[in-house]
This record gives sequence, C-alpha cells and structure tokens, in this order.
Amino acid sequence: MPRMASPPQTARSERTREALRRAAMVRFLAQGVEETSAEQIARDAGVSLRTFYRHFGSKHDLLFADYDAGLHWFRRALADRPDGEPVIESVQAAIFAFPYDVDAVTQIASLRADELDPSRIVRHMREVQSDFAHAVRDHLEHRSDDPGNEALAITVTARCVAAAVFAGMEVWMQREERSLADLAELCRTALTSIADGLPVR
Amino acid sequence: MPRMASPPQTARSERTREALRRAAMVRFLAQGVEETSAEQIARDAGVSLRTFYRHFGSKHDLLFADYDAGLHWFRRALADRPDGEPVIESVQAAIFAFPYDVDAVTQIASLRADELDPSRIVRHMREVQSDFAHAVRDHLEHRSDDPGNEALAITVTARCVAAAVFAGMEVWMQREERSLADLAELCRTALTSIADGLPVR
DNA sequence: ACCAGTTTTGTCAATAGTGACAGAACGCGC
DNA sequence: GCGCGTTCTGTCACTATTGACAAAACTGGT
Repeated sequence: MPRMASPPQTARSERTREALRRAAMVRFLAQGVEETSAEQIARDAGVSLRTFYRHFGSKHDLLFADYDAGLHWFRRALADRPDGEPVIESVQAAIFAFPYDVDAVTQIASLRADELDPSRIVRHMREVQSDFAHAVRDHLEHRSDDPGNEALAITVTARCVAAAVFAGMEVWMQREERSLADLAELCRTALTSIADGLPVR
Repeated sequence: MPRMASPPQTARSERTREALRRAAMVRFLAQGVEETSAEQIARDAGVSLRTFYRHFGSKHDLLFADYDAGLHWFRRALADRPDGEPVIESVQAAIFAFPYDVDAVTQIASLRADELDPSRIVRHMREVQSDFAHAVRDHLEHRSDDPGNEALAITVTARCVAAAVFAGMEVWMQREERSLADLAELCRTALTSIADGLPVR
C-alpha cells in the first residue's frame, strides 16, 4: 500500500511507463477502472506484472499519473513570483495560471467520477493538499531570512493557505452547478478571507 | 484498499473485534507489525481471515483502533463548550482536556515508531486531520444561525483550525526533544497565531 | 567490440484485501 | 420452544501488492 511511485531514470524506463499509461487509459476507457486488472494492463504494455508495480505503486496511481507534473509546475510558478509579494497573492497567481489540458482533464474526470470509489478520491485529495502545503512551505522557507527561527509560523501559514484553497474546492464540489469560474471565485474568497483572521470566530 | 472499518452492531461482533485486537497486540509486540500476518492474527483470535477483514479494513487499522474513540471524545468535548465561546478557545480546551491512557499510548507509539513505514503514519495523520476538521466544521455549523449561507466561511475556518493544530504537531515531530508540554505550547501558539491573520505574509 | 558496474525486468512465492454466496447464530414475537 | 428476518461467519476464488534473487539490457571507459 505505500505507493512509492518509483522515479524513473533512463529513457528505457520512460518508454515502459508511457506504454503502461497508454495501455491503462485504453482499458480504463473501454471497460472501466475496476473491471481492468493490473495484469491486463501489464500484458497490453508488453511487460511483466512486477514491472508494472515498479513504475506505478498501484493500479489507481495511473489515474493520477499527471499529478506529479502539475505539482512541479506549481512549485516553479511559485518560485517565479516576485520577491516580497504576499504569499496569498503568489499562490493565487500560481493557481490561476495553471495550463489545463481540457481534453485530458475531462476524460480522466469522467472516469474518476463514474468508476472510482469516492473514498479513493478523497484520499488523493488529502495527499494533494499535503503536497500543496509542502510546496508553499518550501516557498516561504526560501523567502525567509531566518527559516529556523520561524519554523512554526511558516508551517502554520503554509498549511492554512493550503487549507483555504481546498476548503474552496470542497464547497465547490458540493454544489450542483460547477463552473471553473465559480471554483476560482471560491478559492480566491477563501484565501483572502484568512489573510486578516479567521472568517468565523 | 478502501478500508471501510465496518461498524459493529451486536455484542457478538464486539467480542470478535476484541479478540482480534488482543491477538494482534500480542503478536505485534512479540514479533513486530510487518512480521505478523493477518492470517496469524485471525487464527489466534479463532476466526477466519475473511472475518478479520470484516472488522478491520486492514492489518494496520489495528494500530489505530483506539482512534475512533478519541474522535468521538473530541466531538463531545467540543459540543460541551459554552455557547458564544470563540472556536479557537473551544478547540484548545477540548484538545487539552483529552484523557490520555499513558500506558497504552506509549506501547502503541513505540510500535508505530519502530516497525511502521513512516508514510503509513503520515497518511494516517492526514486522515486524522481531515476528521478533526470535519468535527470542527460540524461544531461551527451547529453554532451558526445560517449555515447554508456561511458554508465557505465555516469550511475555511474549520480547515484552518485543523491545519494550525497539525502544523504544531509537525514542528513538534521534527524536534529532537519532544515533551507533552512543548506540544501543547506549539499547538496553542499555532492556533492563536491565525486568529488575527496569517503569521507570515 | 569487450569488460565491469548500474539499471531494469522477469520469475517465483507470499501476503493483503475483496466479492459472492451459503450456512450458522442471534434477537424477537407467538 | 418454534419460526422468521437479520446479522455474522466461513469457504472459495480472484485480484492487488511486495520482497528476494537472477538474467538481460544499457552505460561509460579502453
């Protein structure tokens, strides 16, 4: 269960990963996620089952395979913000500049919504929030003059920023109508609402 | 993998659960967590492997079996706080009044630290934080005059409160010396630091 | 092209975790 | 105690994951 999503090194392994990704996507779309076995994917990709698990910690990791790239993108976007800009602004700018691949996102999203155990999505969201918080924390540490002395303040801030963004997502998810614009609005409101104190006392 | 920790109903099943808990603890302490198989535990408890998994979503859930009780306790403690008290105070009061069973905690903690994959602990912590946030949110919703209209504010606040508490824990965990008093101090500081705005801008 | 060291795969063998279905045990009204 | 609907278990069969170890492919230097 500890998905260790082993990081690939050589071009060869990257080819294998790509083959697995493709094979999985084809099967997933054709017959559904739970109806596709890991062995099937491995065979389609022309590798052994064991090799499959060397590249992806679990069958379901394939559904979130694009996630790492997004995280890297976010970290870089944060780093590219001008010095001295308030965190909240930096985070907003980084989030809203994200280059969505609408087709891919839509395709995966439909799979996730239909075939996937909701608890799995929730768990993944928690992981994403955690990584998000770490990214923000690293950003703050990098900015700080004396990170060691501000450890608590930095950690608290980073985690709260992440909490706010994901609170926005949570509220958005519970709505009937879900537009990208609404999501952005909710996240923006959530972030600005914590800058000067908690919105509810 | 979706650990569904099925909620027990009858006295009989409670007996089974208890037997499994005990059998597991004995084995875990004697030979370590990873060196104990689920089948072994089931056999020791006198039930089938399948029955084991009906009561505990996974072998590792047994290590956190006491957790649900703690969560319930926290929810009740929150509900018992006087009306009109600021959330942050309520949460602090609820946290610090928690009745630890020092022996049990120590025993389990040593197991967790030695035998367990760190990523497993991290994952559990994320789950705990999430449940914690939900508890706070329910508390706020209960207090609010118009929860529907304040959905975002309530969710943001609940999640940030949880984020602060767990930020305190994170910092504490990274220290060499870890005393209960330090933990309390860190959580207190973390919580008060977000009341009037983020500690880092 | 050849050798030595590194990375990636395949094979084997266990353990972990689940769905489906039938039988056993339990709680309740008569 | 008896019959009946509900809950709990055991058995079977299958998929998901992982550790250990050896063979195969890839790399850089000569």
